[in-house]
Amino acid sequence: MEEIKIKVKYFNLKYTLECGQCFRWKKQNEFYIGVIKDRVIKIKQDGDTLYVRSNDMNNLESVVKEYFDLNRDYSQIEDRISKVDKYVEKALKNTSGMRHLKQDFFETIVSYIISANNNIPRISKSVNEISKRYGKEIEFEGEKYYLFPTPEQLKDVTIDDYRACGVGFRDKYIYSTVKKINNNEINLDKMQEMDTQDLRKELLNLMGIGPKVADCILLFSCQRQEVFPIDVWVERVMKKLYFNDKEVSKKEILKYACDNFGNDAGIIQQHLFYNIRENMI
DNA sequence: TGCCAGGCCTTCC
DNA sequence: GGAAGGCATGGC
Repeated sequence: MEEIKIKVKYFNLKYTLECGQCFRWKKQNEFYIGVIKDRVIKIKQDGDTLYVRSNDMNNLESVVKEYFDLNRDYSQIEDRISKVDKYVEKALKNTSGMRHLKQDFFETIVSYIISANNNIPRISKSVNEISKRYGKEIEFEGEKYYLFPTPEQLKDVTIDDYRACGVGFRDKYIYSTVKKINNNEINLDKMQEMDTQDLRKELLNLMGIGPKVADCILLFSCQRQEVFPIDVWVERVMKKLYFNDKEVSKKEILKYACDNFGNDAGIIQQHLFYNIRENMI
């Protein structure tokens, strides 16, 4: 069995893959199995060491490091946000080592369109179904896996086809976005080079992408960690911790986050989100 | 059965 | 610009 080892600091594989930012990783014993770019990855963590296997060992270390954001020094980031306030400090203690992934831009766009008014198991099911139907099949250690399809691979897929993947009323949103990409009305490569506010505006022009979904894409694919997506869970935890459970608008919550969390808002958001979902805060 | 799920779109004011 | 209602589908 060919395998590489990667030494890590301030990194927790479980928190990173189970905090709700990604939908396709599966746990199998002590390993997580998923897809990065065009290869299947099998990965586990033991202390400060990652053990990684793949159907394609070429350049594997740099692919893994980029995806898990391992080239960034999180000691400084964690040190900084632990000083924000007592709630953030406590949340961070529970989920230290959680990082934001650099997920594929197109897959993240489609996945988060599907996430609107949905639940995580069903989002996973839909994304897996789209991959299985339209993505490239890869065999690894006797099992079959599927890459998320490219826009090109989806060019003939109809609204009804998406509906059959279980995406519900979001079918037409995905269809519309894929069509815009294939008609060159938008260019995904150029978008990723834009500054955060321009990129956000561009995303908001797409059907099915509102403020929350746009911010999730910015955070979980584009590494723009200053954004602060507000969903029902974040709304809940922010009201509880900072507004004494009284009714406040999302605008007020956003202002609080902006004023108090600054450029680390996205990272803090994810720690608070994971903590309240796991009932740790 | 009715309510909720990592919201967004449309309509209306 | 902001509020209200509708929306697919599955789990509880």
